[in-house]
Amino acid sequence: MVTVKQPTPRVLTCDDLTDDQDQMARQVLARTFGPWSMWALHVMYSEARPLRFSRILERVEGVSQKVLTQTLRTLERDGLITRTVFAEVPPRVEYELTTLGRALLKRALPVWNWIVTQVPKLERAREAYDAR
Amino acid sequence: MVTVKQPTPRVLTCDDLTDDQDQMARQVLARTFGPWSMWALHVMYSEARPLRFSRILERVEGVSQKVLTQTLRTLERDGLITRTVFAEVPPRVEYELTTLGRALLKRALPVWNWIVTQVPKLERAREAYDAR
DNA sequence: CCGTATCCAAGCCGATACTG
DNA sequence: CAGTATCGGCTTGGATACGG
Repeated sequence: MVTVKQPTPRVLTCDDLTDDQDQMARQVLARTFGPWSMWALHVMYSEARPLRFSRILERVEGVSQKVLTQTLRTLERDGLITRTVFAEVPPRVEYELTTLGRALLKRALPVWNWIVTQVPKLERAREAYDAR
Repeated sequence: MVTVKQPTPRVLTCDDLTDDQDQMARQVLARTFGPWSMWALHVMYSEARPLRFSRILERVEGVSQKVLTQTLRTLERDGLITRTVFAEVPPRVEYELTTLGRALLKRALPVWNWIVTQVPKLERAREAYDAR
């Protein structure tokens, strides 16, 4: 078997992915755009500085402590945020977007801002569907 | 009570939304970027013509009939696709993106294409996390 | 302060069988 | 062909109590 030299470092497209890689890409996007993740990331993005757990918990209204913990852990595992523990009393934990996380948010926020402008349309579509 | 005339049709921003509207916007995005929804929408977007249920089922590998049915119903309820039933034997059902759905996909696909290029980084981040 | 552990209820998903 | 109906296992999330 002969190894063929790659002429240029090809840009990855959808079809270049293995099934595992494809699944990872889809799941990271799915998690990022999940209601709690999106909200938490948005908070971190607009603050643009390290945030304590309790600050995030305050701003992401309606999320429970348990679910926020899980959400942030997953975002950390996906490489979108960092989690820094300070050995103090009382303990302090700070979260911040990584470069990758900021890059993703930069691309996701236009979609968010656009969907916000479409809310009236979404409401009308929902009503029309439910009326049948 | 006096009706105040709106000077200009304001562009909606995040803060103009009621809690219900905010929740609808977040949930529609969350659903759209869900792994199955994203895949199904992508298939419809690239075909750019009405697709039968079974065609979509073939292309969205790994999804069960039940879950695909649910997924498509939700997308229809969100106003992103249309569902047309033909009174034939055997029955035929066709799905197609709405204008709103196409507009959303047009904005979502760049994010998808970008995340695909970041898969190596995602894999490294995951490995680093799991190694601790 | 920032979690983890535990219990419990609700909902999701696959498999299977059946219908217009 | 494109569903609906049903059942059972599994995951998920809230509430609460406790720990470093």
